[in-house]
Amino acid sequence: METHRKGKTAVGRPRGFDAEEALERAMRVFWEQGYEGASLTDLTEAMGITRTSMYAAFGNKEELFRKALERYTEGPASYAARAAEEPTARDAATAFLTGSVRATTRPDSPAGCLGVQSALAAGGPGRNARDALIAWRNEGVAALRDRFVRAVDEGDLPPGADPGVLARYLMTVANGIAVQAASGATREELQPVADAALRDWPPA
Amino acid sequence: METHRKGKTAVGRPRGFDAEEALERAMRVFWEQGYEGASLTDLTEAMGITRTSMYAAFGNKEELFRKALERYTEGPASYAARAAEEPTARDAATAFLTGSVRATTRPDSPAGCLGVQSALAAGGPGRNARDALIAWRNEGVAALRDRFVRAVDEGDLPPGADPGVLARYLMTVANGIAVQAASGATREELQPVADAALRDWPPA
DNA sequence: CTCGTTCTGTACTGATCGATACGCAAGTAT
DNA sequence: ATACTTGCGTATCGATCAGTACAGAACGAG
Repeated sequence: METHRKGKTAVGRPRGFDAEEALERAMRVFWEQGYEGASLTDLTEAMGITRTSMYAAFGNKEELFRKALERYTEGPASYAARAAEEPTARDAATAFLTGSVRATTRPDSPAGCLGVQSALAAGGPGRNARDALIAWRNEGVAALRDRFVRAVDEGDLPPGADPGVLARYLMTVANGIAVQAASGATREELQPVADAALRDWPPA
Repeated sequence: METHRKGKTAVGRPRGFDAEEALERAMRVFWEQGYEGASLTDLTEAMGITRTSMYAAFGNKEELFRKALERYTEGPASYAARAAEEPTARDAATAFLTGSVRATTRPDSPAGCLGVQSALAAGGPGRNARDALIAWRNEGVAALRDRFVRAVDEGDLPPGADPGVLARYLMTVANGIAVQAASGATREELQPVADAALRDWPPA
């Protein structure tokens, strides 16, 4: 018994929709309305498919959310991974905050950050989604810390610098930017905030 | 016909519970589970009263939430108003961030900030709660800005300082601290973040 | 063609949502 | 004691929730 699709060998009725496109639509609904605020009706209407097709393709609401979060990480939030590849710690920090300002204030996307606002607090059924986002944010802090540990090694952060505090600090500011963007703050209002946050960055 | 209570002149059956105590319990449920995640059953069980009593005393879920937010402002979030009364802008900024670290990491209270996490994103029925919190956060920014306008006047901020950017910056960091606290960050991890955010504060 | 497999649409499940109708309990006022 | 007013408890409302059973539709294999 084979449950997974194996490349081009398609047997049975072919899918009548683009799964990537549908996931993109679902991601935006979660982004705008949050995990608990997004009903299956909201989701499937935006995805352009029926409940049955959604369950067949994605499992259930929770798995759909996890896949939407993955897509978010590789799409709108990909600036974070790119920032870590900058040559110096300062460049990485700058790219990270500037990227967060831009990603949370794109005119064609919901305001704010899916990883922050889609499940910050939740009741019983939403706990798993909330915990997934907590892990997601903490992974982000860990990635920044690793980058800054390397920076101390490479000498573009002073030996006394604390990579853990710097990483937590940057993620805190980025999270705050996401909240402010969800509150209606514009790109023009938030970029100076990001600049202010970086003004005291440790010199190499 | 008199619909409001008039002090001690109580006619009819007296209320069998303490409304302030019940509101305190409701506030904590909203704080932990968010507006949409807190069901009437969750709320009334925590409040120790029946649905009927809740509707009679507070109106409906949305009004209960608004009153819980007021109580939160005057209780756990009262550090914000106190910070504005500090003698200098620097003291105010320090008190504001330190207060936010302490309020979001109290061991006997839910982690994070009700004003951030109880309705950052929401679907249809929760929109009003979300909008109320957006206004609440923006009022906080405005209050900080007013304080820093005064500080420029009084000379404990340099003439070139931008009170609007400083206010937005502080609220952004505080919001980020709230998100980090909701992610499990401890007081010991967040206080250094607040310190880092204040390191570059404009000199008098 | 027929068969097996997979996807789609309708219609529905039990559970839970916020909110209420109604009758009784518990007070004050006369 | 009686009338009036208000809070409380039960039992329930229609709407919506996430999730599914089932039958037909659309494909490849034989």
